[in-house]
Amino acid sequence: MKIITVPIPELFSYGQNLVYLKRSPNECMYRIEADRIYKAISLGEANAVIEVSEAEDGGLRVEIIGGVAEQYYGDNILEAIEEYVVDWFDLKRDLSPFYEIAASDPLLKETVDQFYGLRVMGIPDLFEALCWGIIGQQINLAFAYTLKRRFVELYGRAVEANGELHWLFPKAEDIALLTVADLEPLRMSVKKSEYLIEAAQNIVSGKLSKETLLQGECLKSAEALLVSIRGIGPWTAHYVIMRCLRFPSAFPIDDVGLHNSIKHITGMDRKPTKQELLKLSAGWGGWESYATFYLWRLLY
DNA sequence: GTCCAGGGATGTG
DNA sequence: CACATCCATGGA
Repeated sequence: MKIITVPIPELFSYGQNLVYLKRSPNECMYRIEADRIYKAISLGEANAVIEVSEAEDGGLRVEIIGGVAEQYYGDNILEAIEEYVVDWFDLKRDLSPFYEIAASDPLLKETVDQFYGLRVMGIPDLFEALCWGIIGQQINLAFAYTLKRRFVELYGRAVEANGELHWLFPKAEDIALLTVADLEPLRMSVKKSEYLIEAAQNIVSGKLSKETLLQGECLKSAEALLVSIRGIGPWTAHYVIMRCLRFPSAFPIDDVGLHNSIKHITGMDRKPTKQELLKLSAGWGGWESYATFYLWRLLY
């Protein structure tokens, strides 16, 4: 048994992030029981199954409960796990500028109070983030979770710990070799199957990587590279930049969920137009992804 | 049967 | 660049 404690920043609420993580009972990339999160993570060659909970001092208690034999717990593994958790919960972000903006924003003012301490939870694995974006296009969330589960259970790998199975997301290397016929049992559109396979091929070929996308820390160039790939439009590009690359200025402005949130919070009888969205978000400068993430929370 | 869901591609002005 | 049109599939 090995335990590490990850310190948390100001303006962080474990409970709020937990509520977000619990949003679908059909989630297959982690399991939550008694406010503890169980997840298998891939660390290069090694895997680990971790249990995350709130430590008594408010930090995050991370226990390795499987996936890697104890004699292999080197400092590098422990560091990699801590890094993963820091990235996953976006713990390096100083939220105070966002809350300052939100305090005088009509859409965000009460929203940030309601979800105080919520972070944009990440999807650190680029291929997983891309697939989740592609799978989620133009279908309802419940069906998206079902498709993801089928995909993971068919082509991912399970790691056992304490008698439970924990799934690792399929690897791009494996998916790149498939044909659309191999994805037919998932019952998603043929186009989506093509997009998933092509995304995998672009990662395997090296055209697409987290390193390349982060180069220069330029949202515009990352967006341009993502959009150049078939099946990735502006929405998916910004979604990936938000959840995986973690630019706080990513802004999936075409998102139907965001439109519904704004319709709900303003009491409009219709969804906002693009012009209205631009006007309403004009003051979010640099924090669009946090604004979007908080507004999404109004939907469930 | 109808409508829509956390869009994308392609074509046109 | 802004817009129109077609596309694809399951669930409520």
